[in-house]
Amino acid sequence: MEQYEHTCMIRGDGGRTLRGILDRICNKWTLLVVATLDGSTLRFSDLHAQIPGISQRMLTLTLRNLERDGLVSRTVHAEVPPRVEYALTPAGSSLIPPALALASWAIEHVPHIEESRAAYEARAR
Amino acid sequence: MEQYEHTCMIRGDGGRTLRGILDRICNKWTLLVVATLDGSTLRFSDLHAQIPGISQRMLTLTLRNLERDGLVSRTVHAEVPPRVEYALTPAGSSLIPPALALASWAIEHVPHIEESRAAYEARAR
DNA sequence: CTGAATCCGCGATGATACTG
DNA sequence: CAGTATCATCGCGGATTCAG
Repeated sequence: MEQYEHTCMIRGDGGRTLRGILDRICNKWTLLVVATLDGSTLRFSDLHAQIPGISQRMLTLTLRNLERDGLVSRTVHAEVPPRVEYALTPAGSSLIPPALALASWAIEHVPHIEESRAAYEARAR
Repeated sequence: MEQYEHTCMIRGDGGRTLRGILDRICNKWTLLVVATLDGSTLRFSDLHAQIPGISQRMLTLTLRNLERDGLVSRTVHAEVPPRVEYALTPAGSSLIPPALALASWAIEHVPHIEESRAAYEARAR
């Protein structure tokens, strides 16, 4: 079976199903939060410290979406001061391998892509 | 070696390198265009017909970015009427497997995610 | 500490009209 | 056929402030 016969998975219903999910996954912070939670249970402040550049608002929203989608669990400990711990669910963990596949591709092709961009810019004059 | 030790690939330099690439890949149309070009050389109008919902403008911009990044080749035939053919470069083709990995994950988890969302909504009242 | 609420700018996307 | 140009929109994401 040829490779391109599989791309129906991507194109499927005009890509609507896939894109509905991709829109959740491929926003600015989701993959980074998931990767940071991989193998660890972390508090809100830990995540905020370990993900440089993320705002409180975006961290909250990203975590809410992930919780809503069942990829992250949220545990509130009845203490003072409050302690809230986040962890990946099994479904969340299962996202790691494909995310790594994409990350590997990206890292492997960054040089080629940047080279190509530079050449394109040079040609543009 | 544990799985989570690999996530440094994602987190890397704070995720900047990866996200720079992901921002190119994970927009609304790029993956769909790449998937459609997988295994075929297609004209502009073919792509426009095979990707439901995409506007001329967005197809043009998406193809330009892909060409700029060296993932798609653009061949202009000096004819009347003009004929322009697009095809994946080797680098572009290499994006298919990781894209499929993500698509497979998405499709496999759509039921679970929608279920989780429904439960979340119900709880929210 | 862990958020929620508000305001705002900008970029991505889309609709439409025009061109070589 | 294969674009380009222009205008309008809309939501993401950031900064800031307030709250339990």
